[in-house]
Amino acid sequence: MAKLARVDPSVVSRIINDDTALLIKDETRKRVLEAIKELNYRPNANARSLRKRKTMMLGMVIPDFLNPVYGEIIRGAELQASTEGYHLMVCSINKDSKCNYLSLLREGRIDGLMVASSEFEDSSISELEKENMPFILVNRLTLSMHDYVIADDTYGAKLAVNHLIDLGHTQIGHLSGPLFTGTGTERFQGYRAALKESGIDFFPSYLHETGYTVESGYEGMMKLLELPDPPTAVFAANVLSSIGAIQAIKVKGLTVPDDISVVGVHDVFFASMIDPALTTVKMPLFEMGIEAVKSLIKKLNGEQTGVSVRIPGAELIVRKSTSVPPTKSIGGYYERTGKASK
Amino acid sequence: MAKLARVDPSVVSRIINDDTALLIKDETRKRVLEAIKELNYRPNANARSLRKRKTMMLGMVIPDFLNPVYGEIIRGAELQASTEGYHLMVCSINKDSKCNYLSLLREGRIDGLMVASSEFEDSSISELEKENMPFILVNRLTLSMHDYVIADDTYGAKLAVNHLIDLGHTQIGHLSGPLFTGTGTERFQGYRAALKESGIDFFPSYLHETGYTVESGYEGMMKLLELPDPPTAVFAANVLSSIGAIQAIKVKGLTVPDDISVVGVHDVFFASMIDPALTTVKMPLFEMGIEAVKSLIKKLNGEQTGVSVRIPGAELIVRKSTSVPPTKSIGGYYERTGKASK
DNA sequence: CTGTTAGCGCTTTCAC
DNA sequence: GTGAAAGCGCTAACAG
Repeated sequence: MAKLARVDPSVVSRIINDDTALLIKDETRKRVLEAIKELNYRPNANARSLRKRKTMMLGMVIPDFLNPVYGEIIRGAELQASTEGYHLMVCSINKDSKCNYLSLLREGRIDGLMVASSEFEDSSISELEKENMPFILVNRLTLSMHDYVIADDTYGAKLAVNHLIDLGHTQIGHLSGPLFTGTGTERFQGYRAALKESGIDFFPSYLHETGYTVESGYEGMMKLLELPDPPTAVFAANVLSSIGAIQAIKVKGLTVPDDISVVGVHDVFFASMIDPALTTVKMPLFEMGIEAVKSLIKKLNGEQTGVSVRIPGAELIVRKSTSVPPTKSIGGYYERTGKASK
Repeated sequence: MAKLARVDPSVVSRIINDDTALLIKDETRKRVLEAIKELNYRPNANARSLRKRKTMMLGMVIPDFLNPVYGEIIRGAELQASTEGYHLMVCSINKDSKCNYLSLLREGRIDGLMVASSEFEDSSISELEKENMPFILVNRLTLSMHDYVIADDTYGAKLAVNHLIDLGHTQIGHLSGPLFTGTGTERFQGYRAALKESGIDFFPSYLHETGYTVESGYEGMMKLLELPDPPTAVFAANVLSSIGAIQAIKVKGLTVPDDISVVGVHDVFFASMIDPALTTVKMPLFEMGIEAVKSLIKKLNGEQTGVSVRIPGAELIVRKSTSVPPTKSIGGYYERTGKASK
């Protein structure tokens, strides 16, 4: 122990926590500091957490470490956490590894939890709520309102759909996210709003509810392609589903964007590398991670009761997967009338 | 407390840790179990860790959460950790957020550390070693031998290069990883060995040392393309650098694979989605995560002293970025002689 | 300015 | 079979 500096442990404690209330003789402080350096002493975090009832650890639940959307959020969260002197513990929740986030909280391993998984069931959330656990939702909502940090998904969706409309599309499909999720419904609402503002009717069979995965995007797009008069453009609520959509279009022997244009949400780093380079809406994911940590810490400190943040700043990144609509219908049934018809 | 079950805390402890040495009356056990259920009681992890000098937490250091290679490793590690009753704490180490892995260990927040970052300096590792900290290297090596879990990178590289040779290439460039890393040197050695086995001379200017990033792959490829007689095929030591290489080739107005073939290492989920779909060597990353946790736990339990594992099973995944060499040299200087020349 | 004391919530040894 | 007591390493209140 640093008691080899010939002082009481409490003095060491005061120095380490630089307790400004009590003054410590320079000579003593120096002696202790030297002993600390020599022994590479670091106070035991468990003892400290036990005493202070605070671990300085934050938890975050995501669906999958391979999903680049969450990678970006984690980056922001990790940065902000370390800035504020906290550690971050991320775990994914899926069938295999059942990260027991609730135990993490109950056992006092973490001070607060960020729920950033859309796969996370509402029932689990109400359990957190029932036990009055300190948590915050990230990039998602629930029916029962909670503290949350989200982006402006409605605006982002409008950006995407207006881009398609500006190119001349009027037959615009939507591969929505799960419509029981906040991001899914908001993006869907943005889609409808954009159509309405341009006087384009909403056509229910052009809507397909999918998950945020490549597979479900593929399947959803297949359904749209089987329509007698398929859309000339598709707004996919996610990058992964947009990639699945492109695969489906290729499999059907059609070309993106010549036959069908595709826009996705989330400008992940490989969006520019796929074929064709994907037009996307860039959402402020990094900022979301930062804000999530800020808000959670505020909540922990009781500085704020309802910490609900909506981060502005979605941005359209135009690449090669969108272009003007083809002049003839895909099925060859009739000539397109184009934007002039509206 | 569960002492509302009218028993001593020590009894609760025995029941929770199902201490088989001491038998407990069925009636008491039932009463305690009911109280636990009712209160949703979970023992405080900090108190427990303090007492037992064990946290059941494992740490892992990676360079970046956006790098899908590590995502795969984390997945495996998380699964195995939860299987063995441990929690996993991953943090990335970069200029911004300086996850202090050493403090994590010294403060007793984690029982052991997995170092899976090639960016992690050797000096930091010797510091870990000097303080006799329980750690293990994952997917990397150092000069001073340590416990490690790696894949067969030499074999993986041979797989890639032999594929190119089989297609008829003799002018094969290599965008190596950093040659001070184990993966970098092993893949380079596999490249040389494959060339040698086919009687192809190693041509030093065809070797370019790059980092494991898109940018460095781009730059390295540009250098190769500026050669008077550039290679007809390139083996990139990483997915990201292979993507950078493809970008460079496109920028120069050339086509993959018609003008130049490209093989990369690591079959990440978007390898099939880029343009052209990437031929890769799939390394056993998920298994690496699993083995890393197994080995670290063995080391912690003192079951094994030198835990060094090499995981077999690299696999070639052929897609669209490789084909037979062009019949004419790119620069147009002379006719290719092909494999027959050797 | 520094030492003494008590206690955070648990586990373990010993006593009954 | 269960309770009592001590102590893990720290911090906070109080004494001196």
